Amino acid sequence: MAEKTKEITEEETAPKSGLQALRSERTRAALLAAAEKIFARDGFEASRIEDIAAEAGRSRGAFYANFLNKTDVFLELRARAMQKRAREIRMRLSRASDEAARTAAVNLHIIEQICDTQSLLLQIEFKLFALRHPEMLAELAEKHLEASTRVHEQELSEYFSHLSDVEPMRRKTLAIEALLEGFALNALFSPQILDRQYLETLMPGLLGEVLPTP
Amino acid sequence: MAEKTKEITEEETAPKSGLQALRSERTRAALLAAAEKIFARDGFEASRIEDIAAEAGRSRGAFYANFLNKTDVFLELRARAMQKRAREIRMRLSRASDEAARTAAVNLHIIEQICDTQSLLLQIEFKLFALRHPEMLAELAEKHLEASTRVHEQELSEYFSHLSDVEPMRRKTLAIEALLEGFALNALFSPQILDRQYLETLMPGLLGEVLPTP
Amino acid sequence: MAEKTKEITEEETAPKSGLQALRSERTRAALLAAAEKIFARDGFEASRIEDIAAEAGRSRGAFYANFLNKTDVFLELRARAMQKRAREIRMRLSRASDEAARTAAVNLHIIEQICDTQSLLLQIEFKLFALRHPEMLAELAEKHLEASTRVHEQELSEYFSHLSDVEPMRRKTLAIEALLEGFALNALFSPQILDRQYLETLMPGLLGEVLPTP
Amino acid sequence: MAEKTKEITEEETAPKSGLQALRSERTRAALLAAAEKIFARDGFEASRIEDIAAEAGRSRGAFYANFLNKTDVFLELRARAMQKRAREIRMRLSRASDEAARTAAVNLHIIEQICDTQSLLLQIEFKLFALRHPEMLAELAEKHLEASTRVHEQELSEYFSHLSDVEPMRRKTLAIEALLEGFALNALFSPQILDRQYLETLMPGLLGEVLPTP
DNA sequence: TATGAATGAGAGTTCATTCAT
DNA sequence: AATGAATGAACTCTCATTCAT
Repeated sequence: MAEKTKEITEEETAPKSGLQALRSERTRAALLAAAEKIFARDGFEASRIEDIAAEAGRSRGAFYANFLNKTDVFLELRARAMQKRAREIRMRLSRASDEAARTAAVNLHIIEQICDTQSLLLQIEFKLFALRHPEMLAELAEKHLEASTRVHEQELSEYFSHLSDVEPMRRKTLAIEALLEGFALNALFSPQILDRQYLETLMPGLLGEVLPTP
Repeated sequence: MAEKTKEITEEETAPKSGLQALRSERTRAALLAAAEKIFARDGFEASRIEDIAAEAGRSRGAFYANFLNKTDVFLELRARAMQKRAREIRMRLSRASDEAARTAAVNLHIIEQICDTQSLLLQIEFKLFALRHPEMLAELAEKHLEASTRVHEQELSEYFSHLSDVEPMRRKTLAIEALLEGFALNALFSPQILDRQYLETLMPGLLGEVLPTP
Repeated sequence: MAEKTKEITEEETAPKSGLQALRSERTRAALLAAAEKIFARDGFEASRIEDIAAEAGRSRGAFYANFLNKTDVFLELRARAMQKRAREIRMRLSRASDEAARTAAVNLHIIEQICDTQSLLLQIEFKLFALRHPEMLAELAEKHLEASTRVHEQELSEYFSHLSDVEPMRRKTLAIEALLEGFALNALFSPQILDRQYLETLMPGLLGEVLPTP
Repeated sequence: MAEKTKEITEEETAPKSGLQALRSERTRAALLAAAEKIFARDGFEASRIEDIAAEAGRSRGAFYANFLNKTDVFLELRARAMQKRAREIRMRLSRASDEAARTAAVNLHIIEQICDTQSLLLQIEFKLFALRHPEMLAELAEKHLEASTRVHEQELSEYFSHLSDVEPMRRKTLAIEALLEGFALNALFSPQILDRQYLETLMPGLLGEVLPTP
C-alpha cells in the first residue's frame, strides 16, 4: 500500500510552476488532517471516504488521487503518529543533561501519551485491524514495532547504559503500549471509575514493573 | 442501532405448546453459539448476519425472530460471557477453604482470562462500540461494570475482609480489565515479542500493583 | 460464472410452500427478459444493472440475488438464445419428410436468423467481449461452438448423409455465423444500402459457397 | 458525445511561430498513434484517456487540447484508416496496366484487409458505436461510405468499364465489409476452427458472389 | 416461529472531463 | 499548447433489514 507516492517533479519537464505542487501538498495535508479527525470521531471502520473528503473540503476523487484507499490513509496516519512521537522523545532526551533528567523525560513522554486517548484508541483499532487481516499482520507488526522502538534502540541505549539489547527493548515498548492502550480504553469507557487521579496513582507502579529501575 | 428495546410480548407466551418453546430455545441457543464463533473469527463489524445464521444452520429470518439486530446479539453475548465468568469465580471461591486458597482462586481466575484472548478481543470491541455510541455509553458501562463486579461486591467482600467498599472494587476490576485487554491485544498483535513466558513473568507484579496485598 | 444456481429446495426442510419458489422463478425470468431488452437497446457495455432491474420492476439487490454480475446474465442469455435456436431447427428437421424439405428447413432457419438482427448484434458483442477477455476466450468459444453445433453434430448428420465430420461442421457453422453477423451489422448500419432485397439476392449464393451442395 | 463540432479557431493560426505548430503537430500525431494502439488493445469502450496520453508520453491535458473527447479521436482514427486504404488502392490501380492486373490489385487489397484484423475489429466497434448513437448514425454511415467508396466511385469506375453506378458500388463495398468483418471477428474468436487455410479456400468464392465477374 | 426473496441505502472505486496554472 | 490536480457522476457490488408466506 501507499506505493503511489507523488512522483517527484523531474526538472527535465516543463517548469511546472511549483504552485501545482504546493496545491497538491495542501490537498494531501488537508485530507490527512480530515482523516485524522473523522477516524477519531467515528472509528476506522465506520469512517466514510465521503466524510473525510468533505471535512477536507475536497471531493472523493481528490481522496483517491492521493491515497489508495481508506486503509492506506489509516496506515499513513499511524506511521506519522509514530514519527511524531519519536521526534518528541528524541528532542526531550537531547535536552536532558543527566540520567535523572532523562528518566523524567521518558516518564513524561509516557504520561503524555496516556492523555492522548484519541490516538491510543486509533492505535487499538490499528492493532485490531491488523489482527483481522492476518495476511498483513506480520508486516504491520514489524513496521509498527520498528517505528515504535527506533528511538529506543538508536538513542535510548546511548543515554541509558543499562538498556542495551533490542529484544528486551521491544518487549518493554509493547508492554507499555499494552498498559497505555488498556487504560486509555477503559478510562474512556468509564471515566468516573477510572478517573485521572486513580490513574496517576496507579501508573507509576505499573510502569516500574515494566521498566527496569536500576 | 438497537435503540428499540426488546418488547417481549409476554401475553403470548402462555399458550405455547412447550415443544415449540423448546424448539425455539434451541434455535436461539444455536444462533448465540454461532454468533460467538463468527464474532470471534471476524470481529463485530465485519461479521455478517448471513454467516451467523448459516453457521447455526438457520436462516436470516430465524435470526431476526430471535434478536433485534446485530448489536442485540453482541450485547447479549457479552452479558452471557460476564455471567459465566461470575459463575466460575463464585464456584471457585465457595470451594476455597482459607484466605490463601481464595487468593489463589482469584489469581487463577485472572490468569485463565488472559488465555481467553478471543473473549478479551470481543470485550475490547464491545468497549470501542460503546465509545462510538455515546448515547448508549453510560448504560452499557453501568451494565458491564455491574455484571463485572457483582461477584466481587456481593461475594468477594464476604471472603476478603479487607475488600469492602464498592467503588475501589469497581476501580480494581476495571484496572484489571485494562491490563488483561491491553496485554491480550498486544500478545496477539506480536506473539513473538510478547510471548507467554514474558507475560507470566510480568503479570504477577502488575496485578500486585492493582490488587491490595494485605 | 453462474455457479450460483438456485439451490434445489430439498424436501427434508420446511414445506416451503412452493409459492416462494414460484416467486423466485418469476423474478429471475423477469430479470432475464429485462436484461435481454436492455442489452439489445444499449449494448452490453453501456447497459446498467439499475436499468435492467428497473425494467424488470425489481431492485438492484434482486438482480444480485439471482446473478453474479452483468457478465453472468449476458452469458446466460447467450446460452439460452443458442438453446432456443437449437430447439427450433430440431423441430423443423423432425417435421421435414425428405432431403429437399430438410434443406429448405435449414435455409429457412438461416434466413430467419438474419432477420433477428438484435440477437446477432448481441452475438457480435459477445464475441468482442470474449476477445477482450483472453483468459475466458478459449472456454467461451468452446461453449459457444458446442452449443451452436450440437444440433448439427447430433442431428443434421443423421438427416444429411454427406454431413458427417464434426470439424467441417464447426467450420461451416462459424462461417455462417460470420456471414450472418457481418451482414446483420452492416444492414443495420446502412439499411438503405444493404436493403432486404439485396440481401435476399446475395445470401443464397454466399451460403451456397459455405454449405456443400451435393 | 461529440455533439459539439470542432471549432477550429482559424484567426489564431496566423501568428504562430511555426516551431510551435510543429510541436503541436507532433503531439497530435503521437496521441493519434497512441490512441490507435490502445484502442486496438483494449477496445473503444475500455480504453482510457489516461492510457492513451501516457502511451504518447503526454498528459490528459494535451489530449483535450487536441481532441474534443474520446469519441472524437476514435472517429478521426477511423477516417484516417479509410483514407489510408483509399490511398493504397489508388496507388495500386495506377500501377496496374491492364484489366487483369487491376482485378488482381483489387483482390490483393481485399486480402490484405482481412489480415489487418485489429483494424477490422475497430471497424466493427465503430459500426456498433454508430448503431448505439442513433442521432449520429446517418451522418456516420454516410461519411464512412463516402470515404469507403470514394476511391471506387471516382477511380474504379474509370478503370472498370462495367462498374459504373454508384449505388451498386456502395452495396458491393458494404457487402465486402460485411464479409471481412464477419470473418475477421470469427477468425479471432476461434482461430483453430476458422483457420487461415480455410479462409483462403473460402474467400475467393464469397468475394466472387459479391463482385461482378464480367 | 421460520423462511429466504427482496429491498435499498450506501460503500468503495473509476474515469471522462474541466480548469487554474 | 500543455500540465495534472480536482471534480463528480456513475458504476458495481454488499448487506442489514423487512416482509409476504
